[in-house]
Amino acid sequence: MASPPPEVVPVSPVTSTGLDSSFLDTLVGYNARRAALSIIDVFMERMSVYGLTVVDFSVLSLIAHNPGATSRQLCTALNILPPNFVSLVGSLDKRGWVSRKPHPTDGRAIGLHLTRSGAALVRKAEQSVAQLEIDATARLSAEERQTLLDLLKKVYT
Amino acid sequence: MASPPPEVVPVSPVTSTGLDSSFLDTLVGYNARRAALSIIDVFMERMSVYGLTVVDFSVLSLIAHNPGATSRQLCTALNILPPNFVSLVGSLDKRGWVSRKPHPTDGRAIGLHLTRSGAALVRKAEQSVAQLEIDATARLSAEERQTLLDLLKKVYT
DNA sequence: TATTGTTATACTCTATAACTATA
DNA sequence: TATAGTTATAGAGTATAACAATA
Repeated sequence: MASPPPEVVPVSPVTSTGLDSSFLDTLVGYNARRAALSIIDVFMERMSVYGLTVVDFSVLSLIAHNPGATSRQLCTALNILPPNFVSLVGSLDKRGWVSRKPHPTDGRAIGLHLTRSGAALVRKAEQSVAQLEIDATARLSAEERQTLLDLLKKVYT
Repeated sequence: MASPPPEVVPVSPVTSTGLDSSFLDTLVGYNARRAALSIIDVFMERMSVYGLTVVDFSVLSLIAHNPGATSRQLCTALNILPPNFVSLVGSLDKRGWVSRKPHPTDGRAIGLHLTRSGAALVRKAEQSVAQLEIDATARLSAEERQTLLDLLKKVYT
């Protein structure tokens, strides 16, 4: 009986398509984008039941932890341009999750708040996202995951 | 004389906008996306002299290291949908950087190659990108940068 | 019958200019 | 004069269906 073939270990970095991507592999930007997109794929798949995009969720979560925050504050925090924020909040409002109240001290600004159903949604959605994150980064140990978070923050902060 | 006010150290994580983003901060997906976008900002700024987007550069670099690769291979490697790849390669061709030659064995496929000026461009562009990456991740030590690369690959590979 | 490259097309995302009302 | 929110709009990026040529 013949012995099984030995494991083939590629000497040069080669993708599953047979292409050499050795230069791109050295780039933090390239790898961070690929990692983010792979997690976002899982996000969209699991969060489709709530009808929430990544940005929808980020906005709702920030309002939940910062009731009364203004559009301008959220735009700055999430790097969203104000004109693009209008229809975004409008959609969250129309779906009954966010309400806009006059700002207590600045007549130009509008304070954003969650409705009861919005708050309930965020509680469920944050649990789903926490679980999805663990699953989408399953190859990382808890310690590696924390190290990755710290290093990523160091890049863009 | 009054003593100076003590340094105020925030107990909860607070962004520069004054908003608490403590939940989002725990997410690899969120932080990887923010880190990638911050590096891509620097990329677009510096690479505008070449007229290259992130995807343009990725395609050119892959062709450089894999002469004769087909559209299908590049689409799979870079997660691009074939219909969107047509005008992308057409633009690189029109600018004189890529040429399309018949595939030696498969009559349906087309082999992609760099022209002389395309090869020269990739040499310069790869140097610029390597430098830009160092600058955009300047807060990381060489060892941290390598750790970050390894952990990111572990997420999406 | 399956695959490569392609066209057409629609939808989303992102960006800029300009307006209004308040500060 | 500057800022918050908004409108209109253009451009880039991403998605699906369907077709011709070749395997």
